[in-house]
Amino acid sequence: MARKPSGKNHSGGPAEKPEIRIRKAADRLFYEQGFEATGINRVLDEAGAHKQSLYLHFESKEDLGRAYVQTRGAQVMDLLRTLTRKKDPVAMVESWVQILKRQARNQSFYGCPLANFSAQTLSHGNSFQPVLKSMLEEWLNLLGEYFREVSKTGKLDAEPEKLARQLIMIYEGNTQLFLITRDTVWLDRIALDFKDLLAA
Amino acid sequence: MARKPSGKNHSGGPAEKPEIRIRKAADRLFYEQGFEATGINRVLDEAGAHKQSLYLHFESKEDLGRAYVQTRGAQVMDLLRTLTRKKDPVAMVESWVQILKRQARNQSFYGCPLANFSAQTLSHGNSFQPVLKSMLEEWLNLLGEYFREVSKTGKLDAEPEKLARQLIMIYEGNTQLFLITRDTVWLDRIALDFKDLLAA
DNA sequence: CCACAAATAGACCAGTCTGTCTATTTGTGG
DNA sequence: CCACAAATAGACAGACTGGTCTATTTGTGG
Repeated sequence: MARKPSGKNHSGGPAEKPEIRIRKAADRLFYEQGFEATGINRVLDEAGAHKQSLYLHFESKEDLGRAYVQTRGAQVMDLLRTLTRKKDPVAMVESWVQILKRQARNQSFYGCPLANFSAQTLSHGNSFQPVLKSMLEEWLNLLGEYFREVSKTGKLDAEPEKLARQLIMIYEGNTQLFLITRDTVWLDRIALDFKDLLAA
Repeated sequence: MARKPSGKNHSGGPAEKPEIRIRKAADRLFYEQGFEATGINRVLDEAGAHKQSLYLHFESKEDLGRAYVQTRGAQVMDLLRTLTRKKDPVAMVESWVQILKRQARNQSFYGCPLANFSAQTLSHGNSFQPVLKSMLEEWLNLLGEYFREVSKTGKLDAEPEKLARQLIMIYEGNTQLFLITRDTVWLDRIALDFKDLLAA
């Protein structure tokens, strides 16, 4: 089970540098197991990297945690940028739900990474709050701009920022309820609740 | 800082039994620090109890975790039973928000205990899922009955169960966003979003 | 080809983790 | 007052934690 650091990594890619392998291992393990439940040695083992390589690029485990939050936040940003190419908000949210449901079927969806990380690092005080808050604001800004653009075509009456806020709220809420129950019907409800909202 | 087990406990109460002190310490620490971040030694220290007393009443730390989920779930049930004495749903939710905001000001609100616990125990597979799911269902049933009762007076047109589900969703979503940002405006939005929903 | 940084090797630290063991003490009901 | 359970005492285990230390090896740009 021990990974040979020489040669290629397990993804078959072109032999990434240790820092990247560490980031990728943390990205997966912190998300799937949780930040507190994942030891640094486990990350290094999966990355096939040495401990010194970690502390060469990161100050501490907390520092790696901050990098993790940024990575996951950026991944969602990329996804939202793709999704918002659809000009119909309902179709856009429905695509989102389909993606989440597919991930859930693959056992690779475990809720919102930001929300989970917040709950997992309560004992760290507010040391992660700045980066968490800034990633969330990026999401809200992107969706706000999207709804502002869409509303120009005259299809929406609600304020774009409010709509963005409420869509994220619906995502967070139903996602947490999915995590509690592991029932994907809660993911479908992201789209259903959003449609209810538009009808208001 | 070490607690003398003899005599009264720190709450000044009438010298509870070790099992109860352990339950209370776990209730506070698991909620405020998180399950994985809290060692049993810390719980026992705060409870002023001996480790053998823990394993006399609980099989394992996981077992104590299940007891914690039931306790927290029941606390919310008690709160909801009180709140639902108000026959106006909007007033009921607004009271709820006031309570959450007061707890937040006291630095004693850290989001939904069920949602947080789910995120904190990802590495435990599904071993907590049954108890989590059953507590959530109690919440939904109580609110469902409440809305069914209220709708008899003819003030609501939506299905009571759906309303219950959506209220919990709004609670979970805004609560998580409060946890990420630590901004109590998200708690106010529980009531605002609920009102939007009723207008639909 | 050499210098320098990146990476690895691998031991080491002090502390913590959950859980178990053998005993002794305390409190209470019959 | 005795028996029995609850509680405490306190050591112990084996694994793991995040992090540091002194080296040596590898890879690469000038």
